[in-house]
Amino acid sequence: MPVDPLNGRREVTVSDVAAAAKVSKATAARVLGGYGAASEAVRDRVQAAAEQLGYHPNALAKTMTTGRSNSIGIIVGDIENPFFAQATRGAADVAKAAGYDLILLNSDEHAVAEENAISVLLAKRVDGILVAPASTTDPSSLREAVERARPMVLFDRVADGLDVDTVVADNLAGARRLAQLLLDAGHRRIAFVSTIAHADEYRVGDRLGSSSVDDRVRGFVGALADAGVDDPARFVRLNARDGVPAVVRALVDDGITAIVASDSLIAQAAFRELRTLGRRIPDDVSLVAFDDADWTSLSAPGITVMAQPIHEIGAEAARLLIRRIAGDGAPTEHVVLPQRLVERESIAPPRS
Amino acid sequence: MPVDPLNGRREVTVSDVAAAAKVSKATAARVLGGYGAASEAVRDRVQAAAEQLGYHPNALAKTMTTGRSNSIGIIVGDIENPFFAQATRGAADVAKAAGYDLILLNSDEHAVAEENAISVLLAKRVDGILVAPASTTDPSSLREAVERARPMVLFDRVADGLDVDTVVADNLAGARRLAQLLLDAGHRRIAFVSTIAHADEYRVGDRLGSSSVDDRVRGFVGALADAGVDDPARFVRLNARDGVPAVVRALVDDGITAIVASDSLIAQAAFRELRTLGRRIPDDVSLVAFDDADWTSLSAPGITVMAQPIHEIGAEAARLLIRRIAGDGAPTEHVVLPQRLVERESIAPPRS
DNA sequence: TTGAAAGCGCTAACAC
DNA sequence: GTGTTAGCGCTTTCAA
Repeated sequence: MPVDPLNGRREVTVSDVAAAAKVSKATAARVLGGYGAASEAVRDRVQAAAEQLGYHPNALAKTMTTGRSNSIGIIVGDIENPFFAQATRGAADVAKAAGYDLILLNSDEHAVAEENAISVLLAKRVDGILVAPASTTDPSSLREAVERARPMVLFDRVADGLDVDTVVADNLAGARRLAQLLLDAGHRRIAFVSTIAHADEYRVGDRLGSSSVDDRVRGFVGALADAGVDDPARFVRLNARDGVPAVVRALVDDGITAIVASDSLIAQAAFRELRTLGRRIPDDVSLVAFDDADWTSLSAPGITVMAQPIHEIGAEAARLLIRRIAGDGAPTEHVVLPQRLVERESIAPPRS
Repeated sequence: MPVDPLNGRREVTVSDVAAAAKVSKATAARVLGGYGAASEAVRDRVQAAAEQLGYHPNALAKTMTTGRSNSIGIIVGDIENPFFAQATRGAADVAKAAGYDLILLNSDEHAVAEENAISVLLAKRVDGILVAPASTTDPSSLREAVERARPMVLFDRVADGLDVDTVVADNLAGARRLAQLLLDAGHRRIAFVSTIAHADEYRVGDRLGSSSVDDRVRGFVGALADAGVDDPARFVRLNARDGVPAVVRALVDDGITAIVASDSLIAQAAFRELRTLGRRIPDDVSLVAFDDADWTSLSAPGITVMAQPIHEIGAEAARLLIRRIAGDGAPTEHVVLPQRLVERESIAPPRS
């Protein structure tokens, strides 16, 4: 029953057009699909018939025979997070220009959701997958894609033991720079705050679940160590998932004089809590963060941040993916994009 | 040649599993697809074979025969705009729970891009389409979908002459409320600023390209008129696309004492320009806006805003769409969600 | 409960 | 330049 289950009507097919134009199905398909050759006369007849009948190609049928869907999947932590929204836009623009559409899935940074997402995308026969892996250290949820030899490009974070292209920002250098700024201002008791989950207190050598946070922490700790700060690892506060305010409170009680927020959302929570506590930025506490979010230039004071080329991260990832889809067999590429410091007014020398 | 063009390998199909399990293709398909009936023994054999061969369903082939793709298209102005990102997330969650995925397309508020998006989605045989129409007054780009009887639900704005479900916020009431707040504070020279394109100076009775902006303007003008303000339409500033700062400057020169920003991006630009001009909020100029964006509670002063249930707009639109896809033939529904006032510190009595 | 066969709408050989 | 014929991988009658 060749009827459309959605409305009981039947869509016009190549066969219909062929019949109306009195040519074979193959010929009609050739002019409609824009491949092969056809005489001027036939071409006109077919196009007229198509127009008249209201022919609309079925991309799915095409995919069935060509094996190419012209869609790529993108798995982000949460599209509501401005970081992912921007990266997605960057990817979407590149994809669109190359004739691809995006199937968007949120993982909420959970491996199971990520694995489901991969399955769905593979089942829908996307030509490739872009993903910000939920876990750098255990990317088993992504392995299926690799095993089934589907082109995949990771962005924002890398994944251990996965031989695929990656596009990330230079978080190590960025974190170093941010910490150095604080150190230069005279701070010694500087905290690094992240919501990332981690089993224990952070210790040098620990591997974090997100390579970008891992790089930031290492850059931070490295800078402090180089400056002669004793046991910098003790200033790293992870697991702040639901409790950035509480963490900030504890930090303030501990006499910390500066905070490095691992992302803009954490910085926001810290900013609010500091305000609630009546601590002034930067007089009482200095605050710096990653990502040049809107609010960081609208708040008083403006926040000094390490800006990431978010758009470009998404765009570059899409470019690499499309190259792979096209069959580029070059060795795996690991792109690291530079970050950019935006200095504002949230740093001052420590109080005491 | 049944090979995968992407990697030269061939995916395992129902036929392969059937052969290995020594049953017919139909039987294998029944157990693999989870429909029809099969004896325990056969079921086990098929599943074992599938497992062993590494069978993965081809959703496209399924769509070909069933006509259902389990994907829905969503067309937004720009996914980078927090409003659309949030609405998309709301829609994604509802869609996912019902087994649908989202194909995301940006229209940049252009009718041609919107029309292309519709074509692409229709070609990919999505089961339905969610769209924030680029134009309320000329939704011809959406007509194809309606004519082809594809379920479609509009969100954030309605479209003239299109008999489809819509989900919008109560912008008329929201704008009235915002204007009233300013009026109550003593303001009489209040401007409404929007980036929407409009041929001429705004005049009462004009129809704007976006129903939500149109409603906001009407609510604004209505409130001023009710308060006895003479010719309120002259306070409406449209076409601010690239020049919110310039518009704000002119407004200040004109002695305006309060500004209603049509959305959070405009409010942001206005906030910056006012700061640049050295005008203080709310002492020199009062400022209110739509959307409870992050920054409005982080800035100094905090901005009084009319919050929209953005998440819910997307979610509700998805719910309606899914109902239609399921074959609900109920009359077209037009959902209007209430807005919520969030009072902060950006309103004060006018200076003079 | 199981199987045979047809068909979804298209493209891809291959022949003429 | 055009037509014929097979499929792509699945679901769906219809019989047995």
